Amino acid sequence: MNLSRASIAELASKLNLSPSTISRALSGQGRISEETRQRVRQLAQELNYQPNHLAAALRKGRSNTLGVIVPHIDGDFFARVLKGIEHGATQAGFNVMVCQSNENAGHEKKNLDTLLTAQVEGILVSLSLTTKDVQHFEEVRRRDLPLVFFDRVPELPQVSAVVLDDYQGAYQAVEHLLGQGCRRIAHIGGPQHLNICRNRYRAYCDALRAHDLPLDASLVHFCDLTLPEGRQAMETLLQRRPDLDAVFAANDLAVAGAMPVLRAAGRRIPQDVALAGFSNELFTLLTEPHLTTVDQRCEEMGRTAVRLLLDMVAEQPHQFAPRRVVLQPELVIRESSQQAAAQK
Amino acid sequence: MNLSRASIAELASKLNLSPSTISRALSGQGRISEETRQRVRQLAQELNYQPNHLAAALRKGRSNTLGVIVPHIDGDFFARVLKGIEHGATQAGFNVMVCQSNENAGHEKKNLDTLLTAQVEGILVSLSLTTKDVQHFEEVRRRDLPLVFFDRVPELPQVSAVVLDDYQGAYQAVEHLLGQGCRRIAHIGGPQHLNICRNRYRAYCDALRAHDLPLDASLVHFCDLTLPEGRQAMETLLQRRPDLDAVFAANDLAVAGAMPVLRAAGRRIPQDVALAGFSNELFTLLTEPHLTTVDQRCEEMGRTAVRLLLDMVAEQPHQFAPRRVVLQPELVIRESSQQAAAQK
DNA sequence: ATTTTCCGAGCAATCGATTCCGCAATTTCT
DNA sequence: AGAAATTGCGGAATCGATTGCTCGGAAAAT
Repeated sequence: MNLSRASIAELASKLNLSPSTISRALSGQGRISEETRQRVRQLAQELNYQPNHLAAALRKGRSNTLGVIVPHIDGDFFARVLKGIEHGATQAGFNVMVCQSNENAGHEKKNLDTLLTAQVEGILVSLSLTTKDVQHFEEVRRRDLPLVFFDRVPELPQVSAVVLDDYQGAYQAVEHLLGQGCRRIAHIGGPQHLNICRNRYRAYCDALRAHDLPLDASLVHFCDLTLPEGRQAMETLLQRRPDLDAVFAANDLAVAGAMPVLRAAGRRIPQDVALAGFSNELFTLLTEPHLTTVDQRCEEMGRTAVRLLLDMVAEQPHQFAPRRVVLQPELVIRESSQQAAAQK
Repeated sequence: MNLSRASIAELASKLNLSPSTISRALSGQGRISEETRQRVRQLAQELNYQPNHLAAALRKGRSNTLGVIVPHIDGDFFARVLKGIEHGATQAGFNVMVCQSNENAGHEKKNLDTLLTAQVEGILVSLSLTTKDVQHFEEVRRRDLPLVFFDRVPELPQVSAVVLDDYQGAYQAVEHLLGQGCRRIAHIGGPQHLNICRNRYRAYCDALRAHDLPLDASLVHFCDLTLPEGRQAMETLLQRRPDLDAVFAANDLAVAGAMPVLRAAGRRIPQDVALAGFSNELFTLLTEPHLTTVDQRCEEMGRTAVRLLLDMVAEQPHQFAPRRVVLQPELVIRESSQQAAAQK
């Protein structure tokens, strides 16, 4: 009973064959007799032979491993995207190494190093909030290593990326609020150096403009979209504009923070103030009333990103043109925004 | 500009040194002059040399990689444990490969194979719901590969595991409700073939018994602890026992399902009915009132599991005795259960 | 001044699988 | 039947880093 796993050499000596023959028998590549192949496979089975992935990877120069860098693993969004990624990669026979940058550009850089030395065949990245420049990804490009960004992507045209059409999603959400009869719609926005937040804000502006409504700065408040900041944002807005009749926030958490504030101020939801968020987090079904929100197609994003990456990996002379995929979000209408229906 | 990354051999030829010298210079192991070391490190820097992890791993027989198998990545709990795992592993210089079994024993087996061929140095597992026998883990043991289970663990004494003391957590929660003056406490329990759910139910029973309260089957309802099932459970319980004055559920989601039902029935929370859940999911801070719950120390569980695993990895002749760590949960008291205070 | 240490560095084997090349035997073709 | 093509397999190099052994030369010890 060998403690160490059986190697190809062992199989070879037991069958009086050469290692090369064993390799061919197992891989099915190359010229080999059916009989020998059977014998080899049989013995491999018996000895519970398991190939050493490292050795094969070293020789072939292909590790069959993909690297992923996310800001953090917990939290609905990234966990769901990761699920999609892992699923897609596994289906294609690739392993996945996961790193979290903890929203820290320095960590992100280290993660990148780790993945590079681990010889991954491609890298998926969603940028950390503190990443201001993407210099460290230059190295990846120089190595000609497939790289796909998702969700939080740099503003460069020459990179491959999978993003959600935040603009469309936000636009639809605001349109919907307008359709409910709201006219003084406030916006709780996120950090404007993030493209996603900027797009959501832009959509808010454009939607109002399209309806010939004034763009009033007093109806807009930017913050970091956490629960407490959402609460605070709502307090500020309510103070500035007691007449607001709807709130569109750049994420669900901010809305969750806002709700108790509104309620404490005696506003009914949605009768007095209609609410819409963004992300379709799980908890939007747990609030009362349920939250109207925009679904981000998390798993689809993950699957799409891997597919894109694997396509790039497959292209031999890695001379891929950068590709961009824009996923269409889906407005999920729930009670929190149904002012028209609740009004009567 | 070399497209392929620089190798040790390249460094060697550029400096007219042998590969072995380069290796020693970079690793700092072995006898080497300070001057040479500097020169080598300098050039390595300039050429942006990055070691080939695969080659080193192959030669050293150490991949510096850990494998993790979880039922699924999304959902608060596992995502948070993963965060802890990734964090702990990274700190120790290990990479992490993540697989999800999708609650499927077959997948779990395949994941295991994947990790084994990837030559991971240790494996962390939380069992899938459908895994009835753990035969497939025998192979890991025969290879003398460190293995640590967490949260969902097999009932065998000879395996290392990190679990939460569900019993204690549940007991404290029920104690707390009793302390609020509740006497007709209902329980929404989970599938009793899961040790965690069984323990929580047992604690409920024991706590009541300790206070000389009758164990009334009409106050107990088992279900799958989803949102709709929680709702339904509450309806059933309320119908059977309109006089109930508290509910302890085996998870938070069930409580979230129960809340609207209670409210619809005109019960105030916590004045008429006190509530306590289990897991301390994020959304427990988003309900009104906020939910009293039991924190599962997710990240700590992850970190602990890695530490245990790495300890085992470090022990040379892998002759580790199986170890078990039982984490103490923490009762998080919030408004939903503060009947005594709210009563006035 | 000679012997002993020690130091710095090179040589070569090694990890395990893959793959190019080549050889002998068999089959197929003119 | 002789030439050509095909088949089945072995030999040996290779991927890149590591490491035990060796060895010349310098420093230290006697």
